[in-house]
Amino acid sequence: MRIGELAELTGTSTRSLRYYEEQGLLSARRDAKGYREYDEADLRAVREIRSLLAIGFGLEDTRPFVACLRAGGASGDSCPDSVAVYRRKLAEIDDCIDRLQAVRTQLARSIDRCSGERRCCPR
Amino acid sequence: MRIGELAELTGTSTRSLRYYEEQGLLSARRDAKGYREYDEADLRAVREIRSLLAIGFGLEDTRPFVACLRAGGASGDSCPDSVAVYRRKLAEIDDCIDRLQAVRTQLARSIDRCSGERRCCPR
DNA sequence: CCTGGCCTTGACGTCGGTGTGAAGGTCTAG
DNA sequence: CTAGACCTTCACACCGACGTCAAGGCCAGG
Repeated sequence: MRIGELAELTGTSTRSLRYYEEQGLLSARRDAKGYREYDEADLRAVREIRSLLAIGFGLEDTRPFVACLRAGGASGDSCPDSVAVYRRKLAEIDDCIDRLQAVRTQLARSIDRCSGERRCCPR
Repeated sequence: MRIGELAELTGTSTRSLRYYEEQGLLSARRDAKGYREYDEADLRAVREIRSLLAIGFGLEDTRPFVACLRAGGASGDSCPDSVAVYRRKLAEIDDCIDRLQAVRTQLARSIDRCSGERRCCPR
């Protein structure tokens, strides 16, 4: 299939697909006219990339998943490198949640304090 | 005081202070040499800005807090507009935490599944 | 022949909060 | 006189994942 079709099938844009290729995540064959030609493996790769991006992964993080698929993995996360990224991301997310929780607590306290005190909104 | 001193007192850079001014958060008087001249009120304002930025607020979000201080508020959050931002931010943070929790759960499941199955890392 | 729909490459714009550097003015100490 | 420590404005660089436009090739249908 060509780039427009792949974009539509994966709910993305041709710009993004070219960008993924530029970043070395995709490698398309070319037909006689110089058009990019994709197959089912590429379709799976792009779907993998999109689902990872959707949950907050960076493009770099998707690399091992795509490599895993290309190496014949049943799914993108069927390889140790992918699982390593999972673990790293999990740790990052935990950190992020912790920080947000701390801020949340502080914020909630500030709001409570403000609505509890008359002095909070002078004039 | 001048910009270098204010920057040092607030743990920021002269560049940032000029940027805050450019964004209309600060307004400095000028001395005969054209140098910016700051007072205690400015110091408080910058401290307010920095502490809000530090917990993930955008510069725009700090605007009501600075205005509140300038209007004579005991603290930057002593005004209804500031509290409104608090509430909005709290909601945003809650959304963010929820999304992260969902991703975290999904991720943890993926890791469990992968380490549980032998088939997970073929070859 | 012309229109329109697909494709190509190349390159600039976006967002926010800075870092960094150029090119210059002003003052002080040695 | 000079070095250096302040200050000024202007303006480009950064990050990431694209959007968007320009300028052009290729092909089918009317």
